[in-house]
Amino acid sequence: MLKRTHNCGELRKENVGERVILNGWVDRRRDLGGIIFITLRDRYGLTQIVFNPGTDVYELAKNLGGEYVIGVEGMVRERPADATNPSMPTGEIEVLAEKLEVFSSSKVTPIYTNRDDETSEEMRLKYRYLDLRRPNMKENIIVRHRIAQIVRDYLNSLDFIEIETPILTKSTPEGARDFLVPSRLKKGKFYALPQSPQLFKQLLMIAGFDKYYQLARCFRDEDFRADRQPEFTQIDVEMSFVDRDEVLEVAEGLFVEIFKKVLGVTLKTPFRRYTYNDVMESYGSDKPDTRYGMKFVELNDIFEKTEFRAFREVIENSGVVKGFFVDEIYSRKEISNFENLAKSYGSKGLAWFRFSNGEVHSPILKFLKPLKIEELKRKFDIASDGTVFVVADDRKIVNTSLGAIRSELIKKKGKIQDSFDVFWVIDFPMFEWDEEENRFVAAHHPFTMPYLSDLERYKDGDLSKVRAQSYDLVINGYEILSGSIRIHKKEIQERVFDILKISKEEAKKKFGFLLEAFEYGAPPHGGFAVGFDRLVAIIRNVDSIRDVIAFPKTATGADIMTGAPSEVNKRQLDELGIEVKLKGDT
RNA sequence: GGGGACGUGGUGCAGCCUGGUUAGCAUGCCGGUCUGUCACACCGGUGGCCGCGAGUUCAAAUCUCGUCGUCCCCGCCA
Repeated sequence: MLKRTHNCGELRKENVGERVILNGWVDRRRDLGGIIFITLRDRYGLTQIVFNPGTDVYELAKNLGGEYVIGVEGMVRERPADATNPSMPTGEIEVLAEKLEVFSSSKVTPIYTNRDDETSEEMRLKYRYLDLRRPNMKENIIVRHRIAQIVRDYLNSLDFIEIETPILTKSTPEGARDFLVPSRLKKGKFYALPQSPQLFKQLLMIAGFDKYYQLARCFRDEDFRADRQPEFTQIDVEMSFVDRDEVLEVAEGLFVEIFKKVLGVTLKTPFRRYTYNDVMESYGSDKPDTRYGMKFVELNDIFEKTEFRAFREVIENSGVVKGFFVDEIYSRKEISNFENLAKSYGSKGLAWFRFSNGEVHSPILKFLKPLKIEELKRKFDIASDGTVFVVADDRKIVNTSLGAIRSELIKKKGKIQDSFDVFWVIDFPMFEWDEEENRFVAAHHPFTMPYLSDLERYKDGDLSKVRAQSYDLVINGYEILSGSIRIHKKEIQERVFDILKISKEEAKKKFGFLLEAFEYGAPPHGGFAVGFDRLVAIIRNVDSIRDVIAFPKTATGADIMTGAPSEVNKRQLDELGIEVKLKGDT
């Protein structure tokens, strides 16, 4: 076998005159009749091989097809001055083939391996091993690896240790649907795959491993999206004896390191911080992309004494009038769609002002004195043409409906390239009212430490006002990290369960091991988890996390390549004591 | 659970609305010419029961219903 002495990405002018052997795939063949060029590809790059006529290798090279795997021995030589390829790192040299060994031939591939477009995702998934040969996909996977190593290096340098937690574990109530695994030895009982290592990492803190991390695989049996897969990876981190700001500092350092080393981008620290309340009031979302502006402004003072009764009454009933400016003009039809959107969030209507060519148009213009319009322009600092959207209602309805319109407008505007909007959102609400279940549920998770002062203050009042010591990191409108300071005292944990209407018996059954552990010296602790796939997707500027996962699943949870999920034979089912009930059997 | 888009030679798309032609284009693949190409070029050729099933019709890629698959969105995702 012709064993490689170099890879396909490393030969340069300095190597001219050396005898080398390269191994790789035939990326392209250019047969000029009298001379044959081949670009040979491996993980590291491309190198041009030349076959001169009148030689034995030339005759062999005539039969080479795309994706053949070969070994080539030959001399590195400089290309003629007018035949260099500046777009190739190895473009100044080529290898003059003297020996050729075909390790493996290839059928014509069903998808392109050397272009970055023109193939449906279905075909790409079916032939993923070919898809992964494409330059972009290869780079995605390599960058993913590099980020993982940067994470490990950084956390190791801070004395964190990597610990694995079980994949076969216990089903937990609350939160997403679990994937279940039947137990053969205990028929009728099931393991669950972890939605996250949450409880284990807290137990590791109690065990005394005060700084833990893991690139943890997590599983959630919910419906999938472009940025959601049934199995995904989290950078899971937990620390003891820390307050919130120390956790945030560790996380900031991690992101600074990743962005610097992978993209050469310097993120300014400390990252901006907004409270949950701030972002909801300013952008109507808990994960806004602030690069687009369109910040909400309260307009009560403009409308409190207007003729426009709808707005005036809202204000008199302690509601709020708010709006935002966008530097675009929209058609009547578009605006009507935005109004429907606003209404679906509970607002009664959508007012708008169109500023163009120095003129103002608005359905409620007749209720407003010119002075008020001037005031409006001042409020939004309007210097160009554009539109102001205004909603009047309860504060929550106003924020969410304006927020929905804002994100719709952002979709229309399209992606902003090559910049990163990075900030913290802190102090999320601890509890959210669940209409369906008719009880409070944990906004983050039930192990989050609430502000005890809030808990005291609202114990007989509005529990939705209780804030949690939690934090999200938002990058370009995506929630990329989420974490909190945890409860480490049994009494507080029981109190939270109590509020969540989780009974003592249920709590004992489901989380008894954690509550018991709290009785043997639990340190104060907190941590976070980073959506690793999403992070890689943002850094690689791809829309779907499928493109940064080597073997992802489709939106129905299928693996087109292997055919999973698949039926199993009767013996397997019998061993597990399982009977399958198909749709329509009932 | 709900809504939308798509399925046509190996691959990516057009044709479908308004039913009737030899199903078109690009690329790939095969053959030919070509000694400096690099998405080689030029010339010629190969390749398709239009996802599957049923229905309407004299006639279906085209219309209808069902079904399967892929993608996107709402719900869901502590």
